[in-house]
Amino acid sequence: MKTDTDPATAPKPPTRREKERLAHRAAILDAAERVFAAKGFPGATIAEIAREAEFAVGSIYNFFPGKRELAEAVMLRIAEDRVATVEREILPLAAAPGAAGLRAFVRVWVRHYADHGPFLRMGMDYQRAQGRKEPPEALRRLFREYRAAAERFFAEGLRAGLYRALPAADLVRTFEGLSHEYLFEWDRAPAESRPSAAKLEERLFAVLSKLLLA
Amino acid sequence: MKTDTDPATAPKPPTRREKERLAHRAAILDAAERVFAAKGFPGATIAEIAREAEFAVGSIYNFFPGKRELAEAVMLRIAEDRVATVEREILPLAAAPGAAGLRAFVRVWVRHYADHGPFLRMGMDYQRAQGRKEPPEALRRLFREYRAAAERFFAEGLRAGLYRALPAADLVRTFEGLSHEYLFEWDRAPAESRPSAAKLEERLFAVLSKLLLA
DNA sequence: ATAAAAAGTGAATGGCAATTCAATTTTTGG
DNA sequence: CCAAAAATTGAATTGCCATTCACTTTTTAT
Repeated sequence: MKTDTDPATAPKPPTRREKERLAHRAAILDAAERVFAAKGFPGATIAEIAREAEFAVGSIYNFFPGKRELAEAVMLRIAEDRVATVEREILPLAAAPGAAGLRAFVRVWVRHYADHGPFLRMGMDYQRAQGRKEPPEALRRLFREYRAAAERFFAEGLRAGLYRALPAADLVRTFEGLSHEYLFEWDRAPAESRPSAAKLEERLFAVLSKLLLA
Repeated sequence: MKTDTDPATAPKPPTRREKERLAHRAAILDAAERVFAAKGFPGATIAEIAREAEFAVGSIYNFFPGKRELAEAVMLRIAEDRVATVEREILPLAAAPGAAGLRAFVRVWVRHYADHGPFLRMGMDYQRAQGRKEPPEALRRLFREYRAAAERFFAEGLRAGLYRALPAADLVRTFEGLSHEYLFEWDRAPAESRPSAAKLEERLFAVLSKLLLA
Protein backbone atom coordinates (compact mmCIF):
# COMPACT_ATOMS: atom_id res chain seq x y z
CA MET A 1 0.00 0.00 0.00
CA LYS A 2 1.23 3.45 -0.79
CA THR A 3 0.79 5.59 2.26
CA ASP A 4 2.43 8.71 0.89
CA THR A 5 -0.40 10.30 -1.05
CA ASP A 6 -3.23 7.96 -0.25
CA PRO A 7 -6.25 10.26 -0.26
CA ALA A 8 -8.11 8.05 2.22
CA THR A 9 -5.56 8.79 4.92
CA ALA A 10 -4.66 12.31 3.81
CA PRO A 11 -4.64 14.82 6.71
CA LYS A 12 -7.88 16.82 6.29
CA PRO A 13 -8.44 19.91 4.24
CA PRO A 14 -12.08 20.67 5.00
CA THR A 15 -13.41 22.42 1.94
CA ARG A 16 -16.04 25.10 2.12
CA ARG A 17 -18.58 22.60 0.96
CA GLU A 18 -17.73 20.17 3.72
CA LYS A 19 -17.84 22.88 6.34
CA GLU A 20 -21.22 23.95 5.11
CA ARG A 21 -22.51 20.45 5.24
CA LEU A 22 -21.37 20.15 8.83
CA ALA A 23 -23.03 23.44 9.69
CA HIS A 24 -26.30 22.26 8.18
CA ARG A 25 -26.02 19.03 10.05
CA ALA A 26 -25.48 20.92 13.27
CA ALA A 27 -28.46 23.17 12.60
CA ILE A 28 -30.64 20.13 12.14
CA LEU A 29 -29.34 18.63 15.35
CA ASP A 30 -30.12 21.85 17.20
CA ALA A 31 -33.64 21.91 15.88
CA ALA A 32 -34.09 18.24 16.64
CA GLU A 33 -32.94 18.67 20.20
CA ARG A 34 -35.44 21.45 20.75
CA VAL A 35 -38.33 19.58 19.22
CA PHE A 36 -37.55 16.25 20.88
CA ALA A 37 -37.20 18.03 24.18
CA ALA A 38 -40.54 19.73 23.77
CA LYS A 39 -42.54 16.82 22.41
CA GLY A 40 -40.68 13.67 23.32
CA PHE A 41 -39.57 11.09 20.83
CA PRO A 42 -42.93 9.81 19.67
CA GLY A 43 -44.55 13.23 19.73
CA ALA A 44 -41.89 14.92 17.66
CA THR A 45 -42.44 14.86 13.91
CA ILE A 46 -39.87 15.10 11.18
CA ALA A 47 -42.01 17.79 9.60
CA GLU A 48 -41.72 19.97 12.67
CA ILE A 49 -38.01 19.41 13.01
CA ALA A 50 -37.58 20.35 9.36
CA ARG A 51 -39.65 23.50 9.80
CA GLU A 52 -37.68 24.46 12.90
CA ALA A 53 -34.39 23.92 11.07
CA GLU A 54 -35.67 25.68 7.95
CA PHE A 55 -35.08 22.75 5.68
CA ALA A 56 -37.42 20.61 3.69
CA VAL A 57 -38.51 17.26 5.05
CA GLY A 58 -36.54 15.43 2.45
CA SER A 59 -33.32 17.23 3.36
CA ILE A 60 -33.37 15.76 6.82
CA TYR A 61 -32.97 12.41 5.14
CA ASN A 62 -29.89 13.62 3.35
CA PHE A 63 -28.22 13.86 6.71
CA PHE A 64 -29.76 11.10 8.78
CA PRO A 65 -31.23 7.80 7.68
CA GLY A 66 -34.28 8.13 9.93
CA LYS A 67 -35.89 9.54 13.00
CA ARG A 68 -34.25 7.11 15.40
CA GLU A 69 -30.78 7.82 14.09
CA LEU A 70 -31.45 11.52 14.34
CA ALA A 71 -32.33 11.19 18.01
CA GLU A 72 -29.28 9.05 18.56
CA ALA A 73 -27.09 11.66 16.94
CA VAL A 74 -28.44 14.29 19.31
CA MET A 75 -27.69 12.07 22.27
CA LEU A 76 -24.26 11.34 20.96
CA ARG A 77 -23.42 15.00 20.72
CA ILE A 78 -24.57 15.59 24.28
CA ALA A 79 -22.73 12.56 25.63
CA GLU A 80 -19.52 13.62 23.90
CA ASP A 81 -19.80 17.05 25.39
CA ARG A 82 -20.32 15.59 28.82
CA VAL A 83 -17.37 13.25 28.70
CA ALA A 84 -15.09 15.95 27.32
CA THR A 85 -16.15 18.39 30.02
CA VAL A 86 -15.60 15.92 32.82
CA GLU A 87 -12.20 14.91 31.57
CA ARG A 88 -11.12 18.47 30.96
CA GLU A 89 -12.62 20.32 33.93
CA ILE A 90 -13.32 17.77 36.61
CA LEU A 91 -10.74 15.04 36.66
CA PRO A 92 -7.84 17.44 37.19
CA LEU A 93 -9.50 18.59 40.42
CA ALA A 94 -10.05 15.09 41.80
CA ALA A 95 -7.54 15.47 44.58
CA ALA A 96 -7.77 19.23 44.99
CA PRO A 97 -7.82 20.32 48.62
CA GLY A 98 -11.13 20.89 50.33
CA ALA A 99 -14.22 20.20 48.33
CA ALA A 100 -13.16 22.09 45.24
CA GLY A 101 -13.49 19.02 43.05
CA LEU A 102 -16.90 18.05 44.33
CA ARG A 103 -18.14 21.57 43.87
CA ALA A 104 -16.85 21.71 40.31
CA PHE A 105 -18.52 18.41 39.57
CA VAL A 106 -21.82 19.69 40.87
CA ARG A 107 -21.46 22.85 38.85
CA VAL A 108 -20.88 20.91 35.67
CA TRP A 109 -23.90 18.72 36.24
CA VAL A 110 -26.17 21.62 36.92
CA ARG A 111 -24.99 23.42 33.82
CA HIS A 112 -25.33 20.29 31.74
CA TYR A 113 -28.85 19.87 32.98
CA ALA A 114 -29.82 23.45 32.50
CA ASP A 115 -28.69 23.09 28.89
CA HIS A 116 -29.98 19.65 28.02
CA GLY A 117 -32.35 18.62 30.79
CA PRO A 118 -35.58 18.47 28.86
CA PHE A 119 -33.98 16.43 26.14
CA LEU A 120 -32.30 14.12 28.62
CA ARG A 121 -35.60 13.62 30.37
CA MET A 122 -36.93 12.20 27.16
CA GLY A 123 -33.93 9.99 27.71
CA MET A 124 -33.42 6.68 26.23
CA ASP A 125 -37.08 6.01 25.69
CA TYR A 126 -36.61 6.53 22.02
CA GLN A 127 -35.38 2.99 22.21
CA ARG A 128 -38.58 1.45 23.30
CA ALA A 129 -40.42 3.33 20.58
CA GLN A 130 -40.21 0.38 18.30
CA GLY A 131 -37.62 -2.22 18.09
CA ARG A 132 -36.06 -2.73 21.47
CA LYS A 133 -32.67 -2.34 19.85
CA GLU A 134 -29.64 -1.56 21.95
CA PRO A 135 -28.36 1.99 21.76
CA PRO A 136 -25.54 2.25 19.24
CA GLU A 137 -22.15 1.11 20.42
CA ALA A 138 -20.71 4.61 20.21
CA LEU A 139 -23.24 5.83 22.73
CA ARG A 140 -22.67 2.92 25.06
CA ARG A 141 -18.96 3.55 24.90
CA LEU A 142 -19.42 7.17 25.93
CA PHE A 143 -21.56 6.13 28.87
CA ARG A 144 -18.87 3.75 30.00
CA GLU A 145 -16.23 6.41 29.59
CA TYR A 146 -18.19 8.86 31.65
CA ARG A 147 -18.74 6.30 34.36
CA ALA A 148 -15.10 5.37 34.37
CA ALA A 149 -14.03 9.00 34.65
CA ALA A 150 -16.41 9.60 37.53
CA GLU A 151 -15.11 6.55 39.36
CA ARG A 152 -11.54 7.68 38.83
CA PHE A 153 -12.46 11.07 40.22
CA PHE A 154 -13.82 9.63 43.43
CA ALA A 155 -11.11 7.01 43.73
CA GLU A 156 -8.44 9.71 43.66
CA GLY A 157 -10.36 11.80 46.15
CA LEU A 158 -10.62 8.78 48.42
CA ARG A 159 -6.91 8.21 48.22
CA ALA A 160 -6.43 11.85 49.22
CA GLY A 161 -8.68 11.24 52.21
CA LEU A 162 -11.40 13.61 51.06
CA TYR A 163 -14.38 11.29 51.18
CA ARG A 164 -16.11 9.04 53.60
CA ALA A 165 -14.83 5.49 53.32
CA LEU A 166 -17.11 3.84 50.82
CA PRO A 167 -16.30 2.01 47.60
CA ALA A 168 -15.74 4.56 44.84
CA ALA A 169 -18.57 3.00 42.86
CA ASP A 170 -20.98 3.74 45.69
CA LEU A 171 -19.75 7.29 45.93
CA VAL A 172 -20.51 7.70 42.25
CA ARG A 173 -23.97 6.22 42.66
CA THR A 174 -24.69 8.51 45.54
CA PHE A 175 -23.53 11.50 43.60
CA GLU A 176 -25.54 10.54 40.55
CA GLY A 177 -28.66 9.51 42.42
CA LEU A 178 -28.77 12.69 44.44
CA SER A 179 -28.04 14.85 41.43
CA HIS A 180 -30.79 13.26 39.40
CA GLU A 181 -33.24 13.60 42.22
CA TYR A 182 -32.59 17.30 42.67
CA LEU A 183 -32.33 18.08 38.99
CA PHE A 184 -35.52 16.27 38.10
CA GLU A 185 -37.35 18.01 40.87
CA TRP A 186 -35.89 21.22 39.59
CA ASP A 187 -37.01 21.03 36.03
CA ARG A 188 -40.36 19.54 36.94
CA ALA A 189 -41.03 22.63 39.03
CA PRO A 190 -43.15 25.37 37.44
CA ALA A 191 -40.90 28.08 36.02
CA GLU A 192 -42.04 30.74 38.48
CA SER A 193 -41.17 28.74 41.58
CA ARG A 194 -37.95 27.28 40.20
CA PRO A 195 -34.85 28.50 41.98
CA SER A 196 -31.93 29.78 39.93
CA ALA A 197 -29.30 27.34 38.76
CA ALA A 198 -26.90 28.91 41.24
CA LYS A 199 -29.25 28.31 44.16
CA LEU A 200 -29.82 24.75 43.06
CA GLU A 201 -26.11 24.17 42.80
CA GLU A 202 -25.69 25.52 46.31
CA ARG A 203 -28.31 23.28 47.81
CA LEU A 204 -27.17 20.17 46.01
CA PHE A 205 -23.60 20.81 47.01
CA ALA A 206 -24.58 21.35 50.64
CA VAL A 207 -26.30 18.00 50.88
CA LEU A 208 -23.61 16.13 48.99
CA SER A 209 -20.92 17.62 51.23
CA LYS A 210 -22.66 16.48 54.36
CA LEU A 211 -23.18 13.02 52.98
CA LEU A 212 -19.93 12.35 51.20
CA LEU A 213 -17.10 14.38 52.69
CA ALA A 214 -14.94 12.70 55.29
CA MET B 1 -82.44 14.53 52.71
CA LYS B 2 -83.51 11.09 53.71
CA THR B 3 -80.41 9.12 54.51
CA ASP B 4 -82.16 5.97 55.59
CA THR B 5 -82.99 4.26 52.31
CA ASP B 6 -81.50 6.64 49.77
CA PRO B 7 -80.24 4.29 47.09
CA ALA B 8 -77.50 6.68 46.08
CA THR B 9 -75.87 6.41 49.47
CA ALA B 10 -76.96 2.88 50.25
CA PRO B 11 -74.14 0.74 51.69
CA LYS B 12 -73.05 -1.44 48.79
CA PRO B 13 -74.37 -4.78 47.73
CA PRO B 14 -72.02 -5.67 44.91
CA THR B 15 -73.99 -7.92 42.64
CA ARG B 16 -72.43 -10.78 40.80
CA ARG B 17 -72.50 -8.72 37.64
CA GLU B 18 -70.66 -5.85 39.25
CA LYS B 19 -68.05 -8.15 40.69
CA GLU B 20 -67.54 -9.69 37.32
CA ARG B 21 -67.13 -6.34 35.71
CA LEU B 22 -64.46 -5.45 38.22
CA ALA B 23 -62.70 -8.74 37.62
CA HIS B 24 -62.68 -8.09 33.88
CA ARG B 25 -61.37 -4.61 34.47
CA ALA B 26 -58.61 -5.99 36.64
CA ALA B 27 -57.70 -8.58 34.03
CA ILE B 28 -57.38 -5.85 31.44
CA LEU B 29 -55.21 -3.79 33.76
CA ASP B 30 -52.97 -6.80 34.35
CA ALA B 31 -52.56 -7.39 30.66
CA ALA B 32 -51.98 -3.70 30.04
CA GLU B 33 -49.28 -3.53 32.69
CA ARG B 34 -47.47 -6.45 31.10
CA VAL B 35 -47.68 -5.08 27.59
CA PHE B 36 -46.81 -1.50 28.51
CA ALA B 37 -43.87 -2.77 30.54
CA ALA B 38 -42.61 -4.83 27.63
CA LYS B 39 -43.17 -2.33 24.84
CA GLY B 40 -43.42 1.08 26.41
CA PHE B 41 -46.36 3.39 25.94
CA PRO B 42 -45.98 4.17 22.27
CA GLY B 43 -44.96 0.66 21.35
CA ALA B 44 -47.84 -1.06 23.08
CA THR B 45 -50.94 -1.58 20.97
CA ILE B 46 -54.51 -1.93 22.09
CA ALA B 47 -54.73 -4.99 19.90
CA GLU B 48 -51.95 -6.70 21.80
CA ILE B 49 -53.36 -5.74 25.17
CA ALA B 50 -56.71 -7.11 24.09
CA ARG B 51 -55.15 -10.35 22.90
CA GLU B 52 -53.19 -10.69 26.14
CA ALA B 53 -56.34 -10.09 28.19
CA GLU B 54 -58.41 -12.39 25.98
CA PHE B 55 -60.94 -9.76 25.08
CA ALA B 56 -61.85 -8.14 21.80
CA VAL B 57 -60.40 -4.76 20.95
CA GLY B 58 -63.76 -3.11 21.32
CA SER B 59 -64.23 -4.44 24.83
CA ILE B 60 -61.24 -2.53 26.08
CA TYR B 61 -63.14 0.61 25.20
CA ASN B 62 -66.06 -0.49 27.35
CA PHE B 63 -63.79 -0.15 30.33
CA PHE B 64 -61.48 2.70 29.44
CA PRO B 65 -62.05 5.68 27.18
CA GLY B 66 -58.67 5.35 25.48
CA LYS B 67 -55.09 4.20 25.58
CA ARG B 68 -53.89 7.07 27.71
CA GLU B 69 -56.54 6.54 30.33
CA LEU B 70 -55.73 2.86 30.40
CA ALA B 71 -52.09 3.59 31.16
CA GLU B 72 -53.15 6.09 33.80
CA ALA B 73 -55.36 3.49 35.42
CA VAL B 74 -52.44 1.10 35.64
CA MET B 75 -50.31 3.77 37.24
CA LEU B 76 -53.08 4.65 39.63
CA ARG B 77 -53.35 1.09 40.82
CA ILE B 78 -49.64 0.88 41.42
CA ALA B 79 -49.51 4.23 43.20
CA GLU B 80 -52.39 3.26 45.46
CA ASP B 81 -50.64 0.08 46.37
CA ARG B 82 -47.47 1.94 47.16
CA VAL B 83 -49.12 4.52 49.39
CA ALA B 84 -51.12 1.88 51.22
CA THR B 85 -48.03 -0.24 51.80
CA VAL B 86 -46.00 2.63 53.14
CA GLU B 87 -48.72 3.77 55.48
CA ARG B 88 -49.44 0.26 56.70
CA GLU B 89 -45.96 -1.25 56.93
CA ILE B 90 -43.50 1.60 57.07
CA LEU B 91 -44.85 4.53 59.00
CA PRO B 92 -45.45 2.50 62.17
CA LEU B 93 -41.73 1.70 62.25
CA ALA B 94 -40.59 5.30 61.84
CA ALA B 95 -39.17 5.58 65.34
CA ALA B 96 -38.39 1.92 65.86
CA PRO B 97 -35.04 1.36 67.54
CA GLY B 98 -32.00 0.77 65.40
CA ALA B 99 -32.43 0.84 61.67
CA ALA B 100 -35.49 -1.39 61.59
CA GLY B 101 -37.56 1.30 59.90
CA LEU B 102 -35.00 2.11 57.26
CA ARG B 103 -34.53 -1.51 56.49
CA ALA B 104 -38.25 -2.08 56.11
CA PHE B 105 -38.47 0.92 53.82
CA VAL B 106 -35.72 -0.45 51.63
CA ARG B 107 -37.38 -3.83 51.54
CA VAL B 108 -40.67 -2.34 50.41
CA TRP B 109 -39.01 -0.38 47.64
CA VAL B 110 -37.13 -3.33 46.32
CA ARG B 111 -40.26 -5.45 46.33
CA HIS B 112 -42.23 -2.70 44.66
CA TYR B 113 -39.59 -2.46 41.99
CA ALA B 114 -39.27 -6.15 41.46
CA ASP B 115 -43.03 -6.20 40.87
CA HIS B 116 -43.53 -3.09 38.84
CA GLY B 117 -40.12 -1.91 37.75
CA PRO B 118 -40.40 -2.33 34.01
CA PHE B 119 -43.71 -0.56 33.97
CA LEU B 120 -42.44 2.23 36.18
CA ARG B 121 -39.46 2.65 33.92
CA MET B 122 -41.86 3.44 31.13
CA GLY B 123 -42.85 5.96 33.72
CA MET B 124 -44.65 9.09 33.07
CA ASP B 125 -43.58 9.30 29.49
CA TYR B 126 -47.02 8.31 28.41
CA GLN B 127 -47.71 11.95 29.01
CA ARG B 128 -45.45 13.33 26.42
CA ALA B 129 -46.88 10.90 23.92
CA GLN B 130 -49.28 13.49 22.65
CA GLY B 131 -50.81 16.29 24.49
CA ARG B 132 -48.51 17.43 27.26
CA LYS B 133 -51.44 17.15 29.64
CA GLU B 134 -50.86 16.97 33.35
CA PRO B 135 -51.32 13.59 34.93
CA PRO B 136 -54.80 13.23 36.38
CA GLU B 137 -55.40 14.84 39.73
CA ALA B 138 -55.92 11.49 41.44
CA LEU B 139 -52.43 10.42 40.48
CA ARG B 140 -50.87 13.66 41.56
CA ARG B 141 -52.63 13.37 44.88
CA LEU B 142 -51.19 9.92 45.46
CA PHE B 143 -47.70 11.17 44.67
CA ARG B 144 -48.12 13.92 47.21
CA GLU B 145 -49.45 11.49 49.78
CA TYR B 146 -46.52 9.20 49.28
CA ARG B 147 -44.10 12.03 49.59
CA ALA B 148 -45.79 13.32 52.70
CA ALA B 149 -45.72 9.88 54.29
CA ALA B 150 -42.03 9.49 53.51
CA GLU B 151 -41.25 12.87 55.01
CA ARG B 152 -43.22 12.02 58.11
CA PHE B 153 -41.26 8.81 58.39
CA PHE B 154 -37.92 10.56 58.37
CA ALA B 155 -39.12 13.45 60.52
CA GLU B 156 -40.12 11.03 63.26
CA GLY B 157 -36.87 9.16 62.95
CA LEU B 158 -34.99 12.43 63.22
CA ARG B 159 -36.89 13.31 66.36
CA ALA B 160 -35.88 9.95 67.77
CA GLY B 161 -32.27 10.77 66.96
CA LEU B 162 -31.86 8.01 64.40
CA TYR B 163 -30.63 10.03 61.43
CA ARG B 164 -27.91 12.44 60.61
CA ALA B 165 -29.05 16.02 61.12
CA LEU B 166 -30.43 17.05 57.75
CA PRO B 167 -33.83 18.45 56.82
CA ALA B 168 -36.29 15.58 56.52
CA ALA B 169 -36.95 16.57 52.91
CA ASP B 170 -33.29 16.02 52.09
CA LEU B 171 -33.29 12.67 53.81
CA VAL B 172 -36.20 11.67 51.61
CA ARG B 173 -34.41 12.87 48.48
CA THR B 174 -31.31 10.97 49.42
CA PHE B 175 -33.30 7.83 50.06
CA GLU B 176 -35.19 8.17 46.80
CA GLY B 177 -32.24 9.17 44.70
CA LEU B 178 -30.10 6.31 45.93
CA SER B 179 -32.92 3.82 45.61
CA HIS B 180 -33.65 4.84 42.05
CA GLU B 181 -30.01 4.68 41.13
CA TYR B 182 -29.57 1.16 42.45
CA LEU B 183 -32.89 -0.11 41.21
CA PHE B 184 -32.44 1.25 37.70
CA GLU B 185 -29.00 -0.21 37.52
CA TRP B 186 -30.47 -3.46 38.75
CA ASP B 187 -33.17 -3.88 36.20
CA ARG B 188 -31.00 -2.60 33.39
CA ALA B 189 -28.56 -5.41 34.15
CA PRO B 190 -28.80 -8.52 31.98
CA ALA B 191 -30.79 -11.20 33.78
CA GLU B 192 -27.87 -13.56 34.21
CA SER B 193 -25.68 -11.07 36.03
CA ARG B 194 -28.46 -9.51 38.06
CA PRO B 195 -28.14 -10.17 41.79
CA SER B 196 -31.14 -11.48 43.69
CA ALA B 197 -33.57 -9.00 45.16
CA ALA B 198 -32.30 -9.94 48.61
CA LYS B 199 -28.70 -9.15 47.67
CA LEU B 200 -29.76 -5.86 46.17
CA GLU B 201 -31.70 -4.99 49.29
CA GLU B 202 -28.65 -5.75 51.36
CA ARG B 203 -26.33 -3.56 49.35
CA LEU B 204 -28.73 -0.66 49.13
CA PHE B 205 -29.36 -0.83 52.84
CA ALA B 206 -25.66 -0.92 53.59
CA VAL B 207 -24.99 2.27 51.67
CA LEU B 208 -28.03 4.07 52.99
CA SER B 209 -27.11 3.18 56.56
CA LYS B 210 -23.66 4.61 56.21
CA LEU B 211 -24.97 7.77 54.63
CA LEU B 212 -28.05 8.45 56.67
CA LEU B 213 -27.80 6.94 60.13
CA ALA B 214 -26.61 9.19 62.91
C1' DA C 1 -19.44 27.77 -20.33
C1' DT C 2 -21.36 23.27 -19.61
C1' DA C 3 -22.11 18.79 -18.12
C1' DA C 4 -22.11 15.90 -14.13
C1' DA C 5 -22.66 15.61 -9.20
C1' DA C 6 -24.49 17.13 -4.96
C1' DA C 7 -28.10 19.40 -2.25
C1' DG C 8 -32.36 20.58 -1.50
C1' DT C 9 -37.48 20.17 -2.17
C1' DG C 10 -42.28 18.80 -0.80
C1' DA C 11 -46.25 16.25 -2.66
C1' DA C 12 -47.56 11.50 -2.75
C1' DT C 13 -47.22 6.90 -0.73
C1' DG C 14 -47.86 3.34 2.55
C1' DG C 15 -48.36 1.30 6.83
C1' DC C 16 -49.77 1.28 11.15
C1' DA C 17 -52.77 1.41 14.99
C1' DA C 18 -56.40 4.12 17.82
C1' DT C 19 -61.02 4.44 17.78
C1' DT C 20 -65.86 3.62 16.21
C1' DC C 21 -70.02 1.12 15.53
C1' DA C 22 -73.42 -2.08 13.74
C1' DA C 23 -74.27 -6.58 14.66
C1' DT C 24 -74.26 -10.54 17.99
C1' DT C 25 -74.39 -12.78 22.37
C1' DT C 26 -75.34 -12.86 27.23
C1' DT C 27 -77.67 -11.40 31.32
C1' DT C 28 -81.46 -9.50 33.82
C1' DG C 29 -86.03 -8.57 35.50
C1' DG C 30 -90.64 -9.75 35.11
C1' DC D 1 -90.08 -17.87 28.40
C1' DC D 2 -89.57 -12.93 26.56
C1' DA D 3 -88.12 -8.31 25.78
C1' DA D 4 -84.99 -4.85 27.17
C1' DA D 5 -80.41 -3.77 28.78
C1' DA D 6 -75.62 -4.73 29.13
C1' DA D 7 -71.49 -6.87 27.27
C1' DT D 8 -68.85 -8.36 23.74
C1' DT D 9 -67.14 -8.59 19.17
C1' DG D 10 -63.95 -7.43 15.22
C1' DA D 11 -64.19 -5.43 10.63
C1' DA D 12 -64.12 -0.90 8.76
C1' DT D 13 -62.87 3.86 9.35
C1' DT D 14 -59.73 7.45 10.07
C1' DG D 15 -55.89 10.20 10.87
C1' DC D 16 -51.31 10.45 11.35
C1' DC D 17 -46.68 10.55 10.23
C1' DA D 18 -42.18 8.36 8.52
C1' DT D 19 -40.22 7.64 4.46
C1' DT D 20 -39.65 7.91 -0.64
C1' DC D 21 -38.70 9.89 -5.03
C1' DA D 22 -39.09 12.56 -9.25
C1' DC D 23 -37.88 17.03 -9.86
C1' DT D 24 -35.41 21.72 -9.30
C1' DT D 25 -31.56 24.40 -7.88
C1' DT D 26 -26.84 24.94 -6.73
C1' DT D 27 -22.06 23.68 -6.85
C1' DT D 28 -18.03 21.60 -8.84
C1' DA D 29 -14.86 20.18 -12.26
C1' DT D 30 -13.31 20.34 -16.89
